Amino acid sequence: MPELPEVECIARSLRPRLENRRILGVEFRSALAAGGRPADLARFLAGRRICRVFRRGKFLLLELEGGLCAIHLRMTGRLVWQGAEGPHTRAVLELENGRLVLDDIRQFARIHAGERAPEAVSRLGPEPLELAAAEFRQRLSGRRGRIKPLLLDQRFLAGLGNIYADEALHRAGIHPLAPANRLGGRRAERLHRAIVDVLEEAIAAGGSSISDYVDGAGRQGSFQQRHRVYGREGLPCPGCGAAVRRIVVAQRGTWFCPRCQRLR
DNA sequence: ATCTATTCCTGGCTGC
DNA sequence: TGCAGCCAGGAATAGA
Repeated sequence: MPELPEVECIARSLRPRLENRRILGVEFRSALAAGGRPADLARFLAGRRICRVFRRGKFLLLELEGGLCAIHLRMTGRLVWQGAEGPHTRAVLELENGRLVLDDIRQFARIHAGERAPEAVSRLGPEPLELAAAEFRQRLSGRRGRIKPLLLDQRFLAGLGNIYADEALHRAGIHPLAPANRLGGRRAERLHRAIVDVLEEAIAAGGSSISDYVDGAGRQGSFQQRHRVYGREGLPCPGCGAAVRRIVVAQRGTWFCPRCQRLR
């Protein structure tokens, strides 16, 4: 599941291959991969130069001459430079220097393109790695809901998904069901620190490869080996040794340590 | 504002 | 071995 660190790694690996290159054409192998009519998207993208490759939340963004291409990989999407085409190939971007292949088993990934950013991108909350602790704390104070669903809300904070939300809460010693506005200054700051740390460590490790993730060069990440709670039901918490528990929060599997993350 | 349920999808797993 | 049924979940959406 590409979350912020994985998309960041994809952006970094694709940047030298894509920037200042022209898109010759785009082929959609599945109409579902296009956020709009495939023919319209292909017509819009063909012939445009990619000026800049960057990330916003979990979106990979290609700034074009006179437009923007926004790609969201959702659960099982992969974007690989010169990738081999296979039964799950959903789109191929042909560039002057090679091809970018979108593979996606479950077909949730979408490619958008237009003169301006799609609504979902403009609605995104702040970037966690650029947000000051005081600002984060301020944003938390206005929210009455539980902390985990809030961390997953892309309008509140852009880029966290199920893995890094659980890992950050564990590092901060905060129960996933804790009310956001009752964390208090100290714990809010600890959570901010935990989010920044886990994201930076994950980026440095090349992301988490659980089932499908690889970067733009086809390389797997290794951060899954350093997960402390995510997907580890029954295994010992690295902090205290208590068995990690799994509950369901907002329809998502949620892992936490019942001893380190008390609900008060 | 906040919650829940539903939809989209398919490989992989469970249980009979 | 075969197969039905369920599960995983990011985000949009509807409805409470």
